[in-house]
Amino acid sequence: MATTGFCAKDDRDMSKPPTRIQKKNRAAILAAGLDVFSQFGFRGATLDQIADAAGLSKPNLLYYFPSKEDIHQQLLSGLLDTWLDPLRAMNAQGDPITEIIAYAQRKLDLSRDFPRESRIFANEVLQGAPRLGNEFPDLKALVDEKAAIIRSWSKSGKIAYLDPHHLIFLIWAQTQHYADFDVQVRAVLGHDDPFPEAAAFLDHMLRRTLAP
Amino acid sequence: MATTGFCAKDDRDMSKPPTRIQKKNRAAILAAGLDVFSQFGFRGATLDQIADAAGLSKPNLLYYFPSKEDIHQQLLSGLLDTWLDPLRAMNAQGDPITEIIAYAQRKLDLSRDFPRESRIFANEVLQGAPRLGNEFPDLKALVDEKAAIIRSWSKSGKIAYLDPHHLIFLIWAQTQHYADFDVQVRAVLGHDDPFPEAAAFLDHMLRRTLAP
DNA sequence: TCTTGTTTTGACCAATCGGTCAAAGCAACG
DNA sequence: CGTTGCTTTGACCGATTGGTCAAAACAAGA
Repeated sequence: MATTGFCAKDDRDMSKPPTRIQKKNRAAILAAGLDVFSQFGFRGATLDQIADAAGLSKPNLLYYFPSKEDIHQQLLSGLLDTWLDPLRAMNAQGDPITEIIAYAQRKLDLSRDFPRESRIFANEVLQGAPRLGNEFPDLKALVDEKAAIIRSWSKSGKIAYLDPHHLIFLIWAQTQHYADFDVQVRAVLGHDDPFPEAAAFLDHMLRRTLAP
Repeated sequence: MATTGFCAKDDRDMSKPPTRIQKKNRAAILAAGLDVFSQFGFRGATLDQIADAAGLSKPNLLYYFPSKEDIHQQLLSGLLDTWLDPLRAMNAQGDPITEIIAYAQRKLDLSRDFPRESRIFANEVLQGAPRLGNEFPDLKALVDEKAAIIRSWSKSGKIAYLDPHHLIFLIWAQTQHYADFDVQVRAVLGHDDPFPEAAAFLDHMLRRTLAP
């Protein structure tokens, strides 16, 4: 069964390096998938919508990705890493309050710059994370590690004593809110860019919550 | 065209009062819809799923509600009111810090007791609130009113000076996080009931953020 | 030019979707 | 009992879903 050199099904890495046109179309499909999945969720999105948004025919789309599921999975797997990078960057050697606030601000930047990614993620978790559940152990490990750092900061009196896990939840919730509930935020505020105010508020809130 | 006395289509109020069996089945359908819609979103949910969960046949379901859209709308409209009641109850005459913290705790209670309702709402807003957009003006009016109260508290020095709108967002985000991202929260914490800790954390965080 | 392998597509498929309808089942009251 | 009106359902519909396939179009080197 000689595969055709470029095969989307199984051997994604080996065979030949992707041609220019393959790169372009795959990128276009992922971009389109990002748009559609983030707006309608997995079940709500249709291949026709995605193909349309990518400027391809549906069979052509399925020439590059074996299934709807696969496009979604591809997007998700790349996502979680990007999403956790700011937390990974939190440095045990740095100044505690600076480190935590910098983390929150980086997370807020992600919400501003990648709201669709945030919404795809939210959609997935909201539905019980059926296609993401196996990533949770890694997530827990990372969070536990950083929580330990925060706890040590508390114990050495550099920040107030508070539950580190819920502090992380606080940062997640507050920053993602501006991406996931964007429509509501804009409707309530009555203007367009809430992020400068949000950044100031986040800084104020964290500084006061963390002060020893 | 004499309607059959009980008509699900147009005249929902007049005609005769609903019989026992009508009440029971309508309630069962709404309960089933709550389950299914909150898990899969509007497009992701199917009438067969809802009918199954309600223990009825699909045509029978459509005898009580004219369409899938209608079930969803019925759920949503009842929702927003319940969801905003805690905010409405915030009293300008009370003690500022007590009032705000009590509001947050009531909101957290909603997340604990009605997580499916929270998820339906989240699902809707995430997708741009297509079936909810017309409720936003009322929402904005209420929030603006309460924001004015909070601002007056700030100006009289009873609480710190901070953007009242974003304070409300903070409370929304943080409390709803425990309902909407429930799976993630439990996976990260590694145990089952995060709400007692969440309540303590919320109290701590708000008390420090609000202190003048 | 011809050849070889990549890319694209129109036609099509089985399954499922939301929804309809006529007819059957049923309870209640005279 | 029979009638009346509420309740339930099996069969069915057109549209849409994710996905297939063989054939056509295309690009590129020899």
